[in-house]
Amino acid sequence: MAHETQKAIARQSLLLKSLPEQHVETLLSHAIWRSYDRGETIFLQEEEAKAVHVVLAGWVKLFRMSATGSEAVVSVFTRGESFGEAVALRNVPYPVSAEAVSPCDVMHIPSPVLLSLMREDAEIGISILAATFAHLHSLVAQLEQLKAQTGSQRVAEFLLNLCDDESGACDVELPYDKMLIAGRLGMKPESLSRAFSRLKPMGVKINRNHAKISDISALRGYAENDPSEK
Amino acid sequence: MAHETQKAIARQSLLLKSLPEQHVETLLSHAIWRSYDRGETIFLQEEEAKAVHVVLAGWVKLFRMSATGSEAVVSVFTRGESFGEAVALRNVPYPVSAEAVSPCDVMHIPSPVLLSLMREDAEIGISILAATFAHLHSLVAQLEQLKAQTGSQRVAEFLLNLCDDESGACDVELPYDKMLIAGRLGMKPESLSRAFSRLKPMGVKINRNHAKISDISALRGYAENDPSEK
DNA sequence: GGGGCGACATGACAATAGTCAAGTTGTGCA
DNA sequence: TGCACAACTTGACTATTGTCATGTCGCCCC
Repeated sequence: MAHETQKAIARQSLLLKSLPEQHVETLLSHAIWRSYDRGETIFLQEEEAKAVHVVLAGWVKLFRMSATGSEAVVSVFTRGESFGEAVALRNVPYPVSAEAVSPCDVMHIPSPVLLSLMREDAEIGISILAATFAHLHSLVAQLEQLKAQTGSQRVAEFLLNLCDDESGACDVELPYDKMLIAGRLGMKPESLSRAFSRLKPMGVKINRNHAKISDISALRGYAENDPSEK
Repeated sequence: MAHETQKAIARQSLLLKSLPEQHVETLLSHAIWRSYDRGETIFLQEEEAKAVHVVLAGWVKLFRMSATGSEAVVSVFTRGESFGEAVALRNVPYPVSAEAVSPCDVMHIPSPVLLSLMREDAEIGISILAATFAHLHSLVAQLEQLKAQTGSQRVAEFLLNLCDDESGACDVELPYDKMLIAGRLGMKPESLSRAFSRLKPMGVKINRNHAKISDISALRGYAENDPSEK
């Protein structure tokens, strides 16, 4: 990918987009640009954080390994999204590992650069808090889903989030493979398969990585209904 | 509670403890001090955040209500813990509601005070990020538990977190009632009851709000084992 | 002291998700 | 072209959890 294109994507990221031009230039000029292959590790849990990461292309997953090797996917990021803000600024170990799940380009902003800029201008702190709050919010939403919805309902919501429209019909591409979707939604691949089958009567057709939704409103109704009143 | 005692507790909070004395004084002098009864609402989801909250005594739960009225407990805070940092500084709506689950004292720091101080001294931003990161971390840990452990294992870990020792035996008090513990662990009260019974053979005795653990290491082993290899 | 109420425990049953095994399909590489 | 492998699907079975109903216990209040 052309470097100029990369910079343009970085400028649109939640982390940078509200910063004054001058600071953005400083950050971009000190950033490290790297490509990763599918399956490559970006950083490991317990490693000390030395940078903030901005995804420019491809998909990155954050996950935690339990003592016994089972993995829990915490989040999945793509173009324009950043992660590691709160950790990098405090020189503490990452609570999660990061891995490229597709070939991808990532920009790394070394934390000392960010820190020194932050002492100059408090706006930077606000921007970082904005990005961190977005993560906090998405974790809270995920927690709510896990605690209050069945597997099929979580799948339904996942599909709804891929749709742009509020109602009517819709065709979407599944953004990454089903094993990862299952992990992200806290279920096994087999359960995801079955959840898809259960959504068929609700007007959802899955073919490869392509999904056809015939009635968005109906699907939303299914996702939001209390499981007890079905 | 005496006001001086309250201030002493506030000073020890994660949010304030690493700030220079002068800033702490400013914040304390602008803070609002309030008491809440059990069941009283501190703020509601979707309400606009106008302050950061520090618990001085008692217990506060943060939770989300789904469209249908089922509630998902996101976290439970007590003395010295703070919440709402990232939200207050951005004037966005709270993603959760907060309610006192026991009589409690809470200090509110109006966000404008925090914001103006932050523009003076970037250290404040770092302190806020520290507190925010702690929340982020605890949410990630909770997500991992929900995705990778059975109910009984989560209960075991909950008990272990109440113990001070690393091994041997231990007696602990359950910090709040079982309905809330169940909510916090993402299960129904009935399931919590059964989880406790299942822990009996592992040397856990529950009597009212009192728990006796005969072998911490054994319990830890149970909590950390892959469910598949039982 | 005697309701009455809410928290908690327990049993029976249903729903949901995980496990194991077998089969299908698609992709990439020899 | 064809083999090998990984992703995915499906079925049968089991484990776990939720639901509903019932019963006990402790506590608050008159």
